Amino acid sequence: MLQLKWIKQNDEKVQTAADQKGINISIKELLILDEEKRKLRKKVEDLRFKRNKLSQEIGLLKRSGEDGLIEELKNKVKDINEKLLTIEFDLKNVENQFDEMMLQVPNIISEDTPIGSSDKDNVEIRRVGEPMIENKQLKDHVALGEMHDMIDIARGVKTGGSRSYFLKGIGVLLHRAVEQLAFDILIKKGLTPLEVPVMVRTDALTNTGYFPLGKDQTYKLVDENKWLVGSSEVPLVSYYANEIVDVDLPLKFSASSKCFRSEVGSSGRDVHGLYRVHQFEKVEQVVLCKADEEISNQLLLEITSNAEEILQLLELPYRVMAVCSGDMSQKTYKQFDIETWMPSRNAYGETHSSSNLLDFQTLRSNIRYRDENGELNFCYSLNNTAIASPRILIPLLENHQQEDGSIQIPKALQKYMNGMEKIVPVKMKCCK
RNA sequence: GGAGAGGUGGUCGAGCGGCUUAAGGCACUGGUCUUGAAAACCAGCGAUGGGGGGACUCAUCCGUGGGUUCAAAUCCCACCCUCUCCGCCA
Repeated sequence: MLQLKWIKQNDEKVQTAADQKGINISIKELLILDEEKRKLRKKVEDLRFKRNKLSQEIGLLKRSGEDGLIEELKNKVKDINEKLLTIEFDLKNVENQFDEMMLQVPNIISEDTPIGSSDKDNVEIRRVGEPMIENKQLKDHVALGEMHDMIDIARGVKTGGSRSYFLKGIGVLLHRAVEQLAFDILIKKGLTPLEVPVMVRTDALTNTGYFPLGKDQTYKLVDENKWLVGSSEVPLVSYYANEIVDVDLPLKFSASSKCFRSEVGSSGRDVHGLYRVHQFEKVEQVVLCKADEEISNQLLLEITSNAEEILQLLELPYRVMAVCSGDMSQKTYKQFDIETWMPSRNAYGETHSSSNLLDFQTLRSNIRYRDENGELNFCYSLNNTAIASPRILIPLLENHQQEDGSIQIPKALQKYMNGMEKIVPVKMKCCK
């Protein structure tokens, strides 16, 4: 959410951002509603002023014992209240419409963001590592997972429905190893680790910008009237909701949590393997800082490079993309995605997403700080993936596979795998 | 799940139908005193929105939403949350 004052002064800029993000909203209409709201409110306030005055008079008369005039005054107030009733009703209506619309106003877009309509228009900024050349001998992660008895999608679907999976044996170790590696790196970088609630109230989702537009992506716990988060970004940002914080130094947090996404609207897409699943584990970084664009952009680079460092430790080829307007969400000001090479797709696939949201989330979440002059300001917030598994297992298994079917474990990961250097195929045990 | 207590500004906390325009303390800011600091004393100090060039001024805000009343932080109803005890439980 942007501040109304700011929207008024920059209505064209905001409208442009909406158009470029593909969000259907008319800022003009919003401002008309605001005008209407203010007019009605003025009327209500004037009437309330009169009522307050009369009521005070009644109080005074009562105390002095002069009861004579009281009935007359009471009737006057009753008249006012009757008028108020209809105007207040209209006001409420306009306010509701206005509030609903305000929740859909997008964040503006940074000047260096490429303009485009979909992920095809994202712009590559840099590549690190050499992609594996396509080779018929190569197996994809599903085949490798079966071969090593570490991924079982069929039984996952049998148990949990589409887009479900079991990890098994070494697969589980690997999954936990990449998480722990990422987590340790972030802690070393000074991020404070948190264990977070993944069942949250509606407010947390609205205030972090996931609702109302992303509602259909979110699982609801009907009886509890709570929701399952799709990212620990939600609880991490909400941690300081309605608080005044000290951001002389940026507040940096990380969490490792389960994430749940309904993936409504992507049926039929990425159905093969572990790419797009309903439940996964993600290590996330969230940063709160002063309302200073330079500082926040610096931090965006910092958290992005944290993610890159992890990919480098995993010895995976990747590229960094400047995400274009049409591929951005409502809340985003500036975004980098990291795509990791996935041999089975013969393409880079998105594994990380790094965003600067300015004060979009903190306005909704009401997270403020006092500046040098003692004035209250809204913080800026940023977030980025450190690692998300099992999606990262796709490039990890596929890029590190050897000709004999074994999988080389990157050095940095070995200590998290009890010193294991290589995964060798399990011998088929006679069990059927 | 059962019983009870409670939710008031940055924080603690009083108020429990009308001189509340939310007391008072703490914290914070400025000043006096002091070589400097502390202490003491004096002064200032909530948020949001509207009007005015401005000193100002008006409305709203006491967990949230309804209701009663001429008038609600205060009374009533529903919901949310916190704490204590009991029950259940990894």
